[in-house]
Order: sequence, then C-alpha cells, then structure tokens
Amino acid sequence: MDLHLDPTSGVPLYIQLKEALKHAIATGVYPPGTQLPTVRQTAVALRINVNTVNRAYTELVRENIIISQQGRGTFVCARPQPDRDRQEEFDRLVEKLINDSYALGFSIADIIARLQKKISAAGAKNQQGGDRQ
Amino acid sequence: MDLHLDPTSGVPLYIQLKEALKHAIATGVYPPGTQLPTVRQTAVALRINVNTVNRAYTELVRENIIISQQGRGTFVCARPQPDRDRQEEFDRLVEKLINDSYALGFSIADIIARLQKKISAAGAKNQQGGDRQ
Amino acid sequence: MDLHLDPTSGVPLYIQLKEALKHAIATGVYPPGTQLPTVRQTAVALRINVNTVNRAYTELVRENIIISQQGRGTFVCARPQPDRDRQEEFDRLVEKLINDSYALGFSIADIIARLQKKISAAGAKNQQGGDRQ
Amino acid sequence: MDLHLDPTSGVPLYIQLKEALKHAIATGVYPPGTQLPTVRQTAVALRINVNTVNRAYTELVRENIIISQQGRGTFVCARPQPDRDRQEEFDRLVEKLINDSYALGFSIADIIARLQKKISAAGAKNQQGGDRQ
DNA sequence: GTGGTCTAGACCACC
DNA sequence: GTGGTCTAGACCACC
Repeated sequence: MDLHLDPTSGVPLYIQLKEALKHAIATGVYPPGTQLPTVRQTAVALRINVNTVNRAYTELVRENIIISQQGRGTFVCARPQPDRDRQEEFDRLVEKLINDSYALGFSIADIIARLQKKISAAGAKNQQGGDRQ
Repeated sequence: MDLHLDPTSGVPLYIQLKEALKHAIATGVYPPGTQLPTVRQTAVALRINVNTVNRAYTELVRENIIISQQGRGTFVCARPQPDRDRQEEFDRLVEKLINDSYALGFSIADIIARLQKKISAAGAKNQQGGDRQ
Repeated sequence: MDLHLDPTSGVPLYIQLKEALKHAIATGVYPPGTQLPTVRQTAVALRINVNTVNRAYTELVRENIIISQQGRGTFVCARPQPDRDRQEEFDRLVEKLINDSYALGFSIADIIARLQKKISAAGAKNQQGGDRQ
Repeated sequence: MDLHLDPTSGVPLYIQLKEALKHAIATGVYPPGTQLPTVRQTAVALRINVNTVNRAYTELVRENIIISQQGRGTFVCARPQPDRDRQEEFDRLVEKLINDSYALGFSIADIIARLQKKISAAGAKNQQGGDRQ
C-alpha cells in the first residue's frame, strides 16, 4: 500500500483512494487474484478512517474491479476474457484516443511514449516500493 | 497522388484511401496548408468513383485533419502546438483509456501493441511507390 | 480577489491562479476592460510570491485574455467580435458538447442546468464576494 | 416513421432525417433497444433514396445513438447511467466549453441561447403529424 | 473551376 | 431478409 493521499486537495479521500487503487490495479501493481490489504490495514497505513477505506472498496466492488468475500478478504477480480465484442469496443477506444490526441497535437508515438512511462512507473512501484509518479 | 488501392483486399476503398492520406499527412508528404488533389483528380488518378473519394475526404474533414472549402479546394489543417493545457488534457485521455481498457480485459501492453500495429499498417500501405505529390 | 489557492494540492500555484482568473473572467466577475489587481496586490492578498502571480499573469497575456500595459496596469481584454468564422467554430463546439454529453448520459437540458448554476455561482461571487463554488 | 422532410429548405435531406430521428429517440418515440425501420422502408416511406437514408443512419451510428447490425437491422443504443465518474467528466466538458467559447467571444448566456435553439428546432421539426412508429 | 448532395441501381457480406 | 459499399451521372452552391 505504497501511496499517499492529500487530505487538503479538495478531492474526497475515498475518491483519491479509489482512483489510486484503480490505477495500481490497471498497471499491474495488483494483478488479478491478489488479495488487497484489509480495510483496517489500509486505514492504519494511510491514517484515515475505516469508513473512508470501506467506501472506496465498496465502489470498486460495485465496478467489478475487486471482490470482497466475507471472512476471507478482498481480491482483485479476474479481468473479462476479451471476446469479439470487447475487442471491437477496445479498438474503438484506441481509435478515439488516436484522433483526440491528434487534435491536441500528439502523435501515436507520443501516446506510446506516455504509456511506456506509465508501465515503468508502475514497475518501479512494484519493485522498490517507491511512489514517485 | 502516388498510392494504389487494392479493391480485392476486403477493406473498403474509401477507408484505404482515408488511411493512406492520413499517413501521407502525418509523415509530411502533405504539410499543413497544402492543397490536396481535387476529388475529381484523385478519382481519375486512382480509377475510382468521385463519390468514393468524397467519402474518404469527408471523413478526414470530420476528423479535423483536412478542411474542404466549397469552390476552392481541400487543404491540410494546421495542428495545434501542444501547450501545457493540451498536455494535461492528453494525460487525462491516456489515463482514461488505461482504465477503460482494463475494464474490457486489456492491459497497457495490449494498447501499445494495438498502436504499433496502427503505425506499421499505415506505413505498409504507402511503401510501394515513393510519395511525391 | 476573492479566491483561495491550495498549496498542498500538487497543482502548481500559478496554474491554480491562472485557472481561477480565467474562470472569473469567463463568468463575468471581471468584465472586459476591468483592471485586475496589480501583481503585488495579488501576491499579498493570496500570500504567495510575486513571481508566482507574474507567471500566471504572463500566461494569460500570452493567451490574449488579459493585457499588461507597463506603468498602467493589467486589464481584461475585449473579447473578439464574433464574426462568421468564430460563430461557426462556436456552433461546432456546442454541437460537440451535446454529443459528448449525450454519450455520458446527459441531455441538453442537463447542460443548460449546469450552465445556469455556473452563472448564479458567478453572480453570487460578484455580489457578496463569496467563493463557494 | 411519421415525419416529413422539406426538400426545398436548403438543409440537406440526410441532415433533416438525422435530426428528426435524433429528436424522436431523445423524446422516447424510439426507446433504447427498439429496431428502427430498415433503410429501405424509410426510403420508401419518405420517398427519398436509400443512400440518403443510409447516410443519416451512418452518422447516427457514428454518434453512438443507434447501432447497425449487418443482416439484422438498426437499433437504438442504450444510454449509460450517469454515475459519479461521468458526472465529473461532464463537468469538465462544460467548464472547457465555457473557456473555449469565451475565447471566441461568446458568453455562457450565448451558449444557453444556442442550446435552447437546438431544443426548439428539434421540437418544431416533429410537431406536425404525431409520432407513432 | 471547386466541393456537397442526391438519385438509381448494382453487388456484396452477414443473418 | 438486413446493412455496407461502390459506381455513374446529375445538379447545386460557392469561388
């Protein structure tokens, strides 16, 4: 649980936590099947209230990103098997990003560079537990 | 207009043309401000129908890559200089794509693979027969 | 100068200030021609460094939103006279917002409601000097 | 398909049709999931060419309002339920439009006026001749 | 001259 | 059956 929240930023803590977890999961810091720290562990580690953590977890459960099993813990969900529909949706998303980026003055190469930076940032987090972005 | 389309490839002609033009513009064959060949010139050169050319051009207009001026011609749009605001917007877009892709079962590596395929696909299309206007 | 910045949010102060001023100007808190507080007044009022204010002002000058006249002060620029080109661009922007909003599940009526809230919020700021959003 | 187009209005037929369908969908004449009349049925009913209908349908597909399934038909898309994320995204979009419009010389009031015109324009088009399918 | 729209009619892929 | 693509050819608006 190598992340820190900013209680003064105006963004609710549970949303900050939710987004941070989402990002950590999406970038592979927590692979599917991994058990997340318990609500109480997280609350202690981040020095925030248990209810705040709970709210973040609950929303992620609702979004099918993690699953809570009473008495066992909370786990990262298996990601859906990319079927044809999902593949098409994915292609559409990528296509859209390319076009939107183009409109902002960025090329496909720029997108790739940005993504690779994300990966290496996430990798660093995994290995050394640093949390610099 | 040094490109040829493959009517047997299964890919619609207007899409082949659109992608070829996109690539030509992205690689500087047609710099910003350049006038493209007229729809009729292009149709004759590629031995396809004016409507098919029109369709390709219209889609590029919709994507803000070229601009058609009735009675004058079709021109390559200038791309904006990526300033700080655009950079932030761009980062947000990429971040969002990562999350959305995750929900569909795709990783950052998948996105990069898809993007690289886009680049090489565009390149392959134009490889035979230089690219002088 | 009824706004406060959050030095702990991670967003650079000069950007926070720039955005806050932009919003104030766009919503009519500072109409065209209005003189803005001097750089030093602003620095003192917000308890930030003169250089920080300067940077925010400089960027707004570069974006043609305000103009600095040496020895006189800084003023909100007259907005461009909406000519036919700008009108078309404006229509395109509105059209795009409608479509993007639709995709997110919001109707035209929702957009109008949001905008009217913005106006009344700005109005409140003008009259009573509150800065609640 | 109880609408009529005006071929003398100067507005292209495919746009008239597109807007009429958009309005019909937005007002619930065609709820999500409904199959639209086939392009050929519509062409016959409105006495216009199949290609013209196709063009209107294609644009609505591009805008994610309807979806065409080759061999099956054309259906009204479900709209997403606006959750918190979408709400935030929506707010950002509106905020951005305000700033961009300002740069073009338009105020929030101008935007609202434009939007209200959109609503009434869409309404006027369908007012004669009820709207049973 | 330029692009924009529309028609008539064909053939295809997918169901 | 359905939508998707393409052609040939026309007429228009704008320059």
